[in-house]
Amino acid sequence: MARNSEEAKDAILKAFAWVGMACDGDVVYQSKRFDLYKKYIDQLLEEGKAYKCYMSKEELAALREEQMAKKERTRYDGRYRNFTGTVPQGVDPVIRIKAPQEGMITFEDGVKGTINIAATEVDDFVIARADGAPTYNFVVAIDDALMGLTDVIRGDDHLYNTPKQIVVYKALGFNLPNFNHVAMINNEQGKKLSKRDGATDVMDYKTMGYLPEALLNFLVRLGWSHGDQEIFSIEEMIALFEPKNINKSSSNYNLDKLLWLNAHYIKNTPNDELAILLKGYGVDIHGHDKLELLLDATKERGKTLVELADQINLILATPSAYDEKSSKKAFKGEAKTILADFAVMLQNWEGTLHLPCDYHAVMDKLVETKEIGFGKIGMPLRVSLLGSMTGSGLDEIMAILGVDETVLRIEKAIATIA
RNA sequence: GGCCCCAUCGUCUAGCGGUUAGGAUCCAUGGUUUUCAUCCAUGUUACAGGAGUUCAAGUCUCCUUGGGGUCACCA
Repeated sequence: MARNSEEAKDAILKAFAWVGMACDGDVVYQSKRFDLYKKYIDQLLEEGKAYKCYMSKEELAALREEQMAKKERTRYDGRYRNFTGTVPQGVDPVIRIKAPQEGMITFEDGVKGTINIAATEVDDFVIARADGAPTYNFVVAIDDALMGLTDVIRGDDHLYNTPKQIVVYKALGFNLPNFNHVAMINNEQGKKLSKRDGATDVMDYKTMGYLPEALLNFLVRLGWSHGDQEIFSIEEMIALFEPKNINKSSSNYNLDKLLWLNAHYIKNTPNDELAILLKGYGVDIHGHDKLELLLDATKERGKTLVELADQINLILATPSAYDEKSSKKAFKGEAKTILADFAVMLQNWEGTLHLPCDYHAVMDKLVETKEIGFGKIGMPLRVSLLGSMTGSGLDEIMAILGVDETVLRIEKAIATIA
């Protein structure tokens, strides 16, 4: 943990900042509070609530094996709990806490309801290692209590740590916080999420082109709902979210829905904000005079910022090649002459062409005078401008490019037609 | 294996004893569009199984089955 701890801290804080979570107070390092934990350990020792255990690791392993052979639950047998004999030489003792030996450890979980765990399920667990370093369940309880934590919300996998931590809270006389254990999120196959499932770091979602609002909205609806509402602003989440109506069962990660939400949030993000975000994806259109037009023409088409960036680049860059299938279909028959005529018309009308509708009027005129279908000009023009048969509206693209670039692309395309 | 938790469309979910079991996503079809996408409309698909309790059970109880979690001198 000492290794790269600064780096790790920064990464966590950065992720918090990205999703818009604020944190107060300074970062507290457990490794720098050993004296404090030591004080509590000594206190428990003195009060007889904890004791030294001289069992060696080998002995412990042997005990465990024996229990496993008998198909019993593996647990420490408490042999040093009330030890009065002479202590073994050459063994640095660990400190174990005295957990209740009978009855139930009961707590009210905010999402799961009442949880009853037999005291026999919790053994006298180690609170300080042989080298004196305190253990997780011990320090967590102390930190939480000292920081005045009122609500613990954590993953399901910590449910079994709770009775242990309660033992610590009680031994030290601290007030119990509210515990809430949220079920796990599984991958799309319903299995435990692992590194192979893609993102392991919150910031991976940023690099994949997701908006933090979309991620948050996606996550909040996993295991939680508010009637039929699907879209939640951060303010709404804060106002409406209650741990008690989180589902008890685990849910599956669903990429389609995340993508759908992300597309929704992209469509609803103002263009100037999108332009700033896009800088992180290799597209700098900040000073572009057709910025609004460019984003209006593309934002409906990109499910992620990465896709949106691709869409923009597709329009901005002169196609270096034409999709084979598309060109075969589009560049046939009279396509060549139609394109040439269209280019001439554009040049003739150049001074009057500004808005998408102006360009549309030229297309209308061409279709009318040549008595052809819209597709006759639409298809070849599209392939000329974008290199493929799909993409944004032609009139918008031309308005963004301007007459010169449009004509250039048309001429380039004509040159490839046999 | 012991202990704990869970179980409604493929997926996310609504439902809190009486509903034609609702919404979203996905998929399919149709419409809009010069293309794709968007958008709109329509459609397919679910109460894991079995016993009870009750006039009435997706909803309550029990069992079975199936999932998940956890059993460290890790965090």
